[in-house]
Amino acid sequence: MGLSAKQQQIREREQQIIRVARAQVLSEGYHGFGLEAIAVEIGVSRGTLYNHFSCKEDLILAVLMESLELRLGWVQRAASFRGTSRQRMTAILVAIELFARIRTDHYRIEEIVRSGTVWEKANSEKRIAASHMNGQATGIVAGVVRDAIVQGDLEFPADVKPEEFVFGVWSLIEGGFSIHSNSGRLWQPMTKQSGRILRLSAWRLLDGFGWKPLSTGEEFSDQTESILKELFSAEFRLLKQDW
Amino acid sequence: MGLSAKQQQIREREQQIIRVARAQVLSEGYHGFGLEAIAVEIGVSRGTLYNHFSCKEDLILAVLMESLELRLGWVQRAASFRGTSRQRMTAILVAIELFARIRTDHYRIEEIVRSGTVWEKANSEKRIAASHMNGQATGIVAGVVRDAIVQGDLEFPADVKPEEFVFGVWSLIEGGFSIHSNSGRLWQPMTKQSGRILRLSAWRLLDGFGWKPLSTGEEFSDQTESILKELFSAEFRLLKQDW
Amino acid sequence: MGLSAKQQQIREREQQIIRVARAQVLSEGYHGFGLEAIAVEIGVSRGTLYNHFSCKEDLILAVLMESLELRLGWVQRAASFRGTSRQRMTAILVAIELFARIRTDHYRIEEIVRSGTVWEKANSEKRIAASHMNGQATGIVAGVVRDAIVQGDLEFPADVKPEEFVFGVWSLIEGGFSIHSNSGRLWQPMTKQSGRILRLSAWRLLDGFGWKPLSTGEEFSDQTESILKELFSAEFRLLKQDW
Amino acid sequence: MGLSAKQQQIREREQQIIRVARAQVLSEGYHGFGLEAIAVEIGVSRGTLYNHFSCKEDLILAVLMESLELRLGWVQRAASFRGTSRQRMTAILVAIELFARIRTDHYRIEEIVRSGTVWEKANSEKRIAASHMNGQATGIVAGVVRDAIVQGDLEFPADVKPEEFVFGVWSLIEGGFSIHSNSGRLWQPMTKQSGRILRLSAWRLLDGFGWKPLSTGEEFSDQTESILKELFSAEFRLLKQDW
DNA sequence: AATGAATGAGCGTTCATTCAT
DNA sequence: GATGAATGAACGCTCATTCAT
Repeated sequence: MGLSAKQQQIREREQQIIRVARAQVLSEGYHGFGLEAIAVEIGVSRGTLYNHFSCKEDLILAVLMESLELRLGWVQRAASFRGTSRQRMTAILVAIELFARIRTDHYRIEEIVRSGTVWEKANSEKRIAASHMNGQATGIVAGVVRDAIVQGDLEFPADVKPEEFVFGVWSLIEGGFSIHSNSGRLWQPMTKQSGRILRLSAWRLLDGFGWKPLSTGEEFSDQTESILKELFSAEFRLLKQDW
Repeated sequence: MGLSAKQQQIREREQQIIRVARAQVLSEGYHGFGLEAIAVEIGVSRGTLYNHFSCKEDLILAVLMESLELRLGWVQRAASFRGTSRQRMTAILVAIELFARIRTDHYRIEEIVRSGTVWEKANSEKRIAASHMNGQATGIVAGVVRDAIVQGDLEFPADVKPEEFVFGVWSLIEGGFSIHSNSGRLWQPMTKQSGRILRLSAWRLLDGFGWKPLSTGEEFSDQTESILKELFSAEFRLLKQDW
Repeated sequence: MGLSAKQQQIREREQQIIRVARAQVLSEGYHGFGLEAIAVEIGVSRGTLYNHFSCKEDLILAVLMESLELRLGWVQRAASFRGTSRQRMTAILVAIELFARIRTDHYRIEEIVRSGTVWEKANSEKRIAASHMNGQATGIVAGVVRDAIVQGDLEFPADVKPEEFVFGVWSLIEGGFSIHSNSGRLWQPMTKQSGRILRLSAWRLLDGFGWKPLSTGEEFSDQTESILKELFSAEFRLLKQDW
Repeated sequence: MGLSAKQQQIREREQQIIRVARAQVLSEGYHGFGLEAIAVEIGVSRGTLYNHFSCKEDLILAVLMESLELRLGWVQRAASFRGTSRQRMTAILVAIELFARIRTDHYRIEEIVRSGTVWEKANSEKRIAASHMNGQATGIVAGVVRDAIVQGDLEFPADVKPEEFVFGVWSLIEGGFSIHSNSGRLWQPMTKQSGRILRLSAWRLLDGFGWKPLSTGEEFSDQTESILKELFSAEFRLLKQDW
């Protein structure tokens, strides 16, 4: 269809806008997120942006949405890892950490979404979509936890729901990265290898909940690396720093 | 002294400005942090603010500083808890979580500091002071970890430093709260009782590292509560939600 | 061309801004040069000004530039006067004086440029252009002096360069006007006919340097008038006061 | 009288204020003329300044007044030089130029007085006093011209008044210095030795009007120097650049 | 007489948004 | 659909002036 070709074109332009917008946020932070800068970078006028997004906030949410989609894909891939329940959980931890480290921009966007009037101003359907997308990711992880329980690898206190457990693990990884990314400012560089200690902590957290097979030493290092290479070799190459 | 009375007054006004500034950030987010809004709220002119702070960024850092000071005090109090090393660590976890939950504004301020040109523009001496204040808090926690090792309650992998361990635990608590405080926005309320699962996760993380005495069940709940009542009863009352 | 029409419109607006800006300076002095006042006078918003000039200083320099361009044109016209070298020099004196008297605003602008941080803040290419434009005018005058020497109408002390001689004459005319334009303020009106005495002084200065043909009496009055009518009749009519 | 001692003290403070104010203008230009900077430099509060001057403009005018007084003194001294009428006139030229070169601040002040609303806002009696002080100086010079005519050294066209002649000469010197002081900005440095060419031009202007004894060559250089040493040796030493 | 915190109008500048073309 | 000039409210900041102490 001729129309379809045109729609395709529009779609491409939208994604170009999103891509450039994300790059701006990443390099300039909140204050770099100006429509003029984005328009210039793309080579269109500011007015054109409004043919694609009804306001600035809608654009921000579109950027966020893309991140969430991407992350969901990674989590899905990780959850499908063929192995023990503990290995699948490990794969998810690897996915989240890798995402956090490669997609620094994602945090910037989240900050913006949180810090301003974004959520209020943006199109409500986009808001719901974003919430849903995020919920899917956590749901998948909770599914792995349930599998572990079913398979007898994990025994939970009666009053702890899988979603809650996910919340704890996820907090550890994301919180760690969040602190790390602040290092240059408020925090003295806590550790040069914050990734390693974060992975170790997550691994020991699984132990703490009795997720079998319990760790016997430093094997987490080998396991995460092998999962990384199997599932995310391409993405891993994008990572400039050490793992 | 007459002089002292006047200085007292000035001091009070400064703290009033800081207080109102924080309140604005809390209620309005990044965009609430405008000098006009703060001035109007206090009932003074914008010019007056400049008699107390040389620029906007200096004010932001003053707000942050107050938070950091307060948190440091809580951490110090917790580290002085009389009990086993594990109890002292637990006390610290309680302190951090309580602070995070009472001082939501603190996160907002940190976001602002991170997201803009604050760090560059602000008075360098204030920047250093803030860094130092933050470093003190983490240092105290690392001290408790070292005590545990010395006392034989904790045995570490050779290549993990106490500061790194602290980094992991701190990440869990702060990350958890950070996600929680976003609930209304991006995340569906993960759990009504995010605090409880966070405390449980932290507790199990200690187990995972073999910090003795290992937990045998749900006793963490009793322990944190008793510490809370002993050390932070007054502060606890400020907490509107359930513990 | 449609494009040209639009560009024409933009160009016109720019010149409108410059025109109004100059008028404000003329009527209100330094403090008339505020963007708000200019915008209101034109009937646009302050923001609009920034679509045409990147900062206040750029606008100031644009105003100055227009003056310098105009003056250069007059000097060029005068230097092309067909007559003896002394007549050509006289024509230049007439041009400078006429410019000074018609373009009072020019002095105000120069004051502003000198008194503030204009030169530092403005676009460097505009600064260079202004310098160059000014240099061209003095260069033309020096050329006339050289012609006079070549033609044997003028004999110089060995150590005086034409440019230096120009400096002296120019000083007399501009300094005279500068004092005159201050009359209403600090100086009592020195003379109702400051122009005439200035012209006479300049004329006698030429005599003092032996520029032939030497004056024999009051013929300078006739000569300047005839030059005025031949070269600057249109501009002369703009002059409200007597010559 | 005890009162007198106190008044003396007040007077001294006023002069201190004036002195500092002038220094600020000299070093910082128009924008350096802020009450805060002046107050800090003196070591008093801004409020105190208002016990001595009713508004900023009054202070500016007081600064100007001091300059005018000083210059008048120099002109008087020069007019009393014992020698021919031409030598006395030369002495005055030397005085004006020296003043212009040493008292750069004077021009800055005049600019400020001219450029703003100073004249309107300032106390009217101060305005009149300043005008009067300025008139006295020109009157003295006109007196020397009259002496020259009486003594037969100078013959004037019937329709030129001594005051007008003074206006021409004065214009040359002050205009020259004015252009010179702009060198670094709009004008290319016209000449390294603008003083010398200015003096030569003034000297030749006297020749042009037939003021005897006419110059025969470069003797103006010797004459101005000897006058300078005789009348203004102390002041000359303040001059950093070459004469 | 001296203080200096408070004032408040004013400044130059930015930027998301609109709309005539 | 794309443009980009115009908008106008908001921003951070300055500073001459006032006035309670």
